[in-house]
Amino acid sequence: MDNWDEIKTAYQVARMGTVSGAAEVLGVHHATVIRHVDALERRLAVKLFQRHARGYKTTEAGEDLLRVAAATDDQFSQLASRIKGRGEAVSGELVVTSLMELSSWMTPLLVAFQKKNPDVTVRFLTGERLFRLEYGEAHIAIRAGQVPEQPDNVVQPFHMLQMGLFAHKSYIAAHGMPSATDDYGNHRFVGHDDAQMRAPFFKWMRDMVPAQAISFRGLDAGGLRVAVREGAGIGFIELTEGRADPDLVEVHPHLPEWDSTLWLVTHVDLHRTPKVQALLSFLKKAVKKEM
Amino acid sequence: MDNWDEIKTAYQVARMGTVSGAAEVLGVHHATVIRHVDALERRLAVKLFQRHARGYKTTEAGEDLLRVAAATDDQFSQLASRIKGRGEAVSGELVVTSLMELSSWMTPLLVAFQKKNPDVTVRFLTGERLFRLEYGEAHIAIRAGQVPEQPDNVVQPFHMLQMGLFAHKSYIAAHGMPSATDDYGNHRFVGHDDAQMRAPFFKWMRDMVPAQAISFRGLDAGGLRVAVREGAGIGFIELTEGRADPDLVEVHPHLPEWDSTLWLVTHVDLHRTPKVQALLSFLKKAVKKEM
DNA sequence: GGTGATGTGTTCAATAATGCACAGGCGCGG
DNA sequence: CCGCGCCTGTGCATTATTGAACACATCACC
Repeated sequence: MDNWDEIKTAYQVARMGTVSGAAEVLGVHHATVIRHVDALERRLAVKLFQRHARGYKTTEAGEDLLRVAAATDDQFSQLASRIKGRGEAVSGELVVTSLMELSSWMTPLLVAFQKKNPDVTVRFLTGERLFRLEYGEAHIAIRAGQVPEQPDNVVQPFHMLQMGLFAHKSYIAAHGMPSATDDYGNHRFVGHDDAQMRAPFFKWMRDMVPAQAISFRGLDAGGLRVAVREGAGIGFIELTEGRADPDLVEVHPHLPEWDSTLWLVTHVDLHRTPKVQALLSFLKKAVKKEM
Repeated sequence: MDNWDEIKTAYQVARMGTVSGAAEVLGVHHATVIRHVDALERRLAVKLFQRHARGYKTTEAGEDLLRVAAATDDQFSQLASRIKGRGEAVSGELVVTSLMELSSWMTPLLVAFQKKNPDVTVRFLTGERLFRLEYGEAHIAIRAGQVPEQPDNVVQPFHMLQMGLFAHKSYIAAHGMPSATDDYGNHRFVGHDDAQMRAPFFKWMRDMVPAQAISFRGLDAGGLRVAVREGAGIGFIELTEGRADPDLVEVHPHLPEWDSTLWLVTHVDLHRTPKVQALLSFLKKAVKKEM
C-alpha cells in the first residue's frame, strides 16, 4: 500500500460522492482525481466505487477505505496542530550542555529559566566529553574561549567571564598578602588538577605560580571555589562574585588576559525554534542585568 | 496537512535514520526523499530532523510524526489486506433484486446459496420500483423479458421460464376441461390484477380469456399459484412444477409464446468480483440441474 | 594520518504527473 | 421535447517531480 496520496484522493471522492467535488476540495483538476482512483483500484484489484454519470458511489471496499482514511485524516490534522503548536509553545525538553567548569555559574540561570517556564524540563548536561549539537544531544551549548567555528552551528557571544584572583580573609590573616608575583612561591594556591585546561586564567596560574605552590587541586570548578572560600589558598573566582563577598580579598589586580568569552552555540536546525530562542533571550537578558 | 506521501517519506526517514535507507525502502532516489522532507518541514515551519552527514535524527516533532505515521502505515496495510482479502472471499452482503413476481421462484435458490456460503448475508429486494444497479442498490438483478441493454451492465441469459396453463383436479372435477379456446368464457381463471403486466403469458390470457372469466385476481405471483392449487380456477404455473404435481392438470398444450427469458444482470464494476461470480455460477448451475 | 565506505546535498536532463480543452451522458425544469 | 447545468472521461501540451551524476563531509579501519 504505497502512495498515500491516492488514498487521500479516494477518501475525498468517497466523502464527496463526486469526482469534481473531491477535485475542488483537494485543489486539483478532476482528471487527476480520476487517475488516482483508477491507479489505486488497479493496484488493489478491487473496485472502490461504482461509477455513473452523476457521481461515484462507494462499494464495500470503498466504505472500508472511507472509514480508515477518515481516521487518518483526523490523526494527521491533529499531528499538524500539535507540531505547529509545539513550535510556538515553550515546553518539553530543553537540553543545555557546557563544560563542567561552568556548571556552578550556569545552574542558577537555568533554574531561574525553568521557574519562569514551568512547562519545560531543563536537562543540563556536563561531563568529561563534549556533548555535540550536530548529533542532537543538546539544544544549546555554552562554550568558552575562542569562537567555535563549526559549520551548521549558530554562534553568538554570550558573556565575558571575568575572573579575579581572590583569597579568603582568613587565609590573608594567616599568610599575609603576596607582595608581588615572585612572592607567589611562598603562598598556597587553589588550582585545576588538569594541566591541559585551556582556560586562560588557569594557564596564567600555571605560568606564574610554581607547581608546588598550587597545593589544593581539583577537577570541579565549584569545588575549587569552595576551597578558596574555606581559606585553602589563593584562587580564581568570578570577579563580580568575589568583589561582592566581603570575606574575600582581591589578591591581584584584574588582568584582561584572565577573561574568557562565553559563546552560545546552537544547531542551525534548532536555532529558530521558539523554545531555544526563549532560553537564548533569557540568558542574554539575565547576563546583561547581572553586570 | 495535505500531501500524505511526504509524511510517508518522512516516516521512513525517521524509521531508518538515514535518507539513503529511506530512499531504498521507498524505492525512490535519495534526492527525492530530501526534497520531500524539506517541503514538509517548510510547510510545517518546524524541523523534523537534525541533519548530519551520517544521517538524520528526529527532533521531538519528528518523533511525534513517527508515532502517528507508524500507526497509519499499520492501518493502511491492514486495510489493504482486508480489501484484497474481501476481494477473494465470498462474504458480506450480497444484494439481489428482481421483480416481485419472481420472488417465489428465486427465494429457494437464494436460500440454498446462503446455506452453501454461510458468510454472506443475502438481501433479496423486491418491490414496486426497480432497484437500480447503476446506483449500487444491488449487486445482481434478475430481469425478465427482452434483453436489457443498459450500458455499464453485464447481461447474461439465465433461464427460460416456461409456463403452463394448469388447473387443480378438483376444479376439473367441478367444471370439466375447457373444450377449446372459445370455451374459456365458461370457465374461471386466475390472473394478474394489473393489466399493464408485460409478462407474455398474462398478455395471452388477457387476449384469449374474457375479462369477466378471470374471477380471481391478485398482485402476487405466489398468491396466484396458491389460488390455482386451491381450485380457484385455471392459471399459469411453471411448467416443470405443474407437471410434477399429480394434483394439477395441464389445461392447454404449452405454447412457446408463453415463455419469457430471465436475464442475470450485474454492473460492470461488480461483475468480476468473486462474490458476484459465486452467485452467478451457483444460479446457473442450479438452473441447469433443475432442467 | 591516509583511504575506502557510507551518506548528504545540489545540478541538470528525463520522465511522469498534472492541468486544459473538449466530448459525451444524465437528469431537471420549462 | 429540448435546452441547460452538472458530472465523468480522454487526448494533448505543460509543468513539476523524479533520477542520475557529481562534489563533499564524516567515520571506521588499517
